[in-house]
Amino acid sequence: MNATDSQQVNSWFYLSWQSSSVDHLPFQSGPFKAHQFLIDVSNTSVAHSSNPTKERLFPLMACLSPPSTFPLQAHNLDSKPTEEWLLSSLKSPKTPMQLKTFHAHIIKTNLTQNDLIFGQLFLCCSISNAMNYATDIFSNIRKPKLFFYNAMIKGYSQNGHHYKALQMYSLMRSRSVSCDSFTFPVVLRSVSSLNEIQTGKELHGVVMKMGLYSKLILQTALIDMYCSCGSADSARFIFDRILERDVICWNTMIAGYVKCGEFNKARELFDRSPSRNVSSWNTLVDMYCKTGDIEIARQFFDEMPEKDIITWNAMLSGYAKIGECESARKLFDQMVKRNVVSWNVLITCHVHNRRFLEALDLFRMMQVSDVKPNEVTVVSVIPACAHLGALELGKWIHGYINRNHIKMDVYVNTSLIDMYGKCGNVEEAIGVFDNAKVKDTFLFNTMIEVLAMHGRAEVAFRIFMCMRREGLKPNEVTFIGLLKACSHVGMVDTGLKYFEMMREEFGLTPKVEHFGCMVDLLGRAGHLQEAHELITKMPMEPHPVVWGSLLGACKIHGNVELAEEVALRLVELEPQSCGNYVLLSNIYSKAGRFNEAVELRKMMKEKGVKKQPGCSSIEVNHVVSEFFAGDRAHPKCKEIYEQLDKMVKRLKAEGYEPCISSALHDVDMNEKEQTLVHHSEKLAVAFGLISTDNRTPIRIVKNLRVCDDCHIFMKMVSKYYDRQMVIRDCSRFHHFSNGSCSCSDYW
DNA sequence: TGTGGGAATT
Repeated sequence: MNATDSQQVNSWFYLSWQSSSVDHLPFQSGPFKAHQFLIDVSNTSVAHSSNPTKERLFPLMACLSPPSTFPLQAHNLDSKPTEEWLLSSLKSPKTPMQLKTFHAHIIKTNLTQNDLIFGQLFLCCSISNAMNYATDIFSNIRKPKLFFYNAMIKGYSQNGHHYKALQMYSLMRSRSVSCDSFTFPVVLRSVSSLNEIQTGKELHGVVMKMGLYSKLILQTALIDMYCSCGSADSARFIFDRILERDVICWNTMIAGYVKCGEFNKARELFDRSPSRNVSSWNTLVDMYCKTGDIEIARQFFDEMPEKDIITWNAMLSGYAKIGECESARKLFDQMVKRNVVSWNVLITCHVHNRRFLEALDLFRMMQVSDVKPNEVTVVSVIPACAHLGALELGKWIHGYINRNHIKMDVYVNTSLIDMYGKCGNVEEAIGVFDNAKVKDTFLFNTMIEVLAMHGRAEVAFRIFMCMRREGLKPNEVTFIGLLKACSHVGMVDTGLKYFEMMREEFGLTPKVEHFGCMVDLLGRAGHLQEAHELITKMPMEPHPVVWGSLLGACKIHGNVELAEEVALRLVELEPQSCGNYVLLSNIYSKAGRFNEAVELRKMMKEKGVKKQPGCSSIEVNHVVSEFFAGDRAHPKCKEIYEQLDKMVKRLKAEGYEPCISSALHDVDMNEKEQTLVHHSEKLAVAFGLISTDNRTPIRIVKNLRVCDDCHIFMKMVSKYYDRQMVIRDCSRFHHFSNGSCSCSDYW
């Protein structure tokens, strides 16, 4: 849809999203996009949900599908649902309420003995992710037929409950229900997912004993199982002994080699295969995308006799993997048909390449396309909100998930916790954590990290205990979170305890990141020498970030000598990174050693070090605006600069003095002051003040550290403009309120 | 009711 096409406007309906019940995200305003968006009324759920005919429908039918997909013309409204209609309706996912209605109807009409219909209800539970309901029904069947066992196994397997699938298989064996050739492929699937090669081998034996081994389908399933468990040779042993292989069997073996990383063998087999279909080619395209041989992948892509949507998506994700957003977008635009995967790949590509606003724009475009976002989509988009600090957008997507019944899996919950944490809303993050049905290591790690970020160390430790109680094994990332928690509140002893624990108790080898955290912890707490010593004793090459932590600590504790040594080391390691020069220069200035500060700036000039542009983003009315220092791209640019002038005048009257040493440019004083005044976070604050009422906290995200001057400025703004402000810089949160900051000026 | 191929989190 082209929102700017004026000829279309008559048939479109202007709608600002806040006032509507339609679930679309507003278009990005930012500096470039329209504030409002257009919707085709004839094609939305609004039109259908207000349609009075719905009330007159047969009640069972009325509760079936969301209004937008309701097949109004599909059946006779006066008659009862036919068996065929029931069968076909049960092929698409249902809400728990809808499942109950169907179940009740089936019982009332004595259809429970109808294997086809009752079985379909069963399968419907499985595709609706309602295995609890299926389990209930199953446990009430006195003597389940083989079919029901198969359906249960399939349901568990497809919903990711692989252990339960295997348990169900064991149950049927223990009840002496004999399996058939439908049982094994599904059970083997779960075996593959669990990487349980031993169980797989046992099943192989059972298949042989039952005389089912000659079935090509089962041999293919076994090949897949062995490859998924990393045993390509066993698979090949089976493959070589099959007399008549079909194309699926060939494909399974080729894809199996790819799974095991044996790319040459995969290629060899592909070249030898007697017949190929689209899937065979797709496997090869995908393989070369994965190995990074994008040109060869493209060659295969161009040469193949026919392409399906998976071909296109595989190629698309190839470009995405190497970060080529432009090529990906070009290919995406050439696609005749796109599905949810195509959109997801493209969105993820943009997020991974830090093109967050574009990713959000794509998400908006997706919502007005004919493809419905799913849980993978939101897991791709939510991190974009997290990075931008776009709390309102993030909340909106959270609501969107609920309203659209998008599956809240462990990925979705993890990204929500991370987003709420990074957007400064810890309580909400804890809420999501508490409500998460499945909690895995990722989810726990994220919760711990969020608590650490906000200085809630004690809670983080409790969550860690909880994690251990649940029998989850902590990994390296868990300990990074714990160590960060310690360093933010200065708990040196506890930090040392965890550092020890990860090695002694969990056999984890500390990585450079862990040493970084330890250096940070010791340094912040003032143990500069110990921190320095730890760096020299590290078993690996200290990453610049580790030195950076020590440098930061030197700044906090005003140790100019050590700072100098560390900074020179850093300048050697990363001569093009401006942050180190900035920090050292600030340290010199603070110590009154201005000559050295000037020298340093000269050095930067000579080496051609460019300052990384500071960028701050702020979200106003669900729209994220980005500001660079001195930026004039925003539509409200004029008002913003006027407001900023007013603010500087007002605060100067209250005693604000621009802290010139924060300006690193070798220019005259006046210009320096201007540079400072136009720092990106000040522009963002000015915009926030003119765009929101004074009860709204201003939330800003900055890509660099907040400079001294801005820090002082923000404290004063919070006091004299009576505003709560939360600024997230590249390492922590600053909560400004009534003239002071939560970081107590140490950052 | 079964086999192969594309997407996600700290």
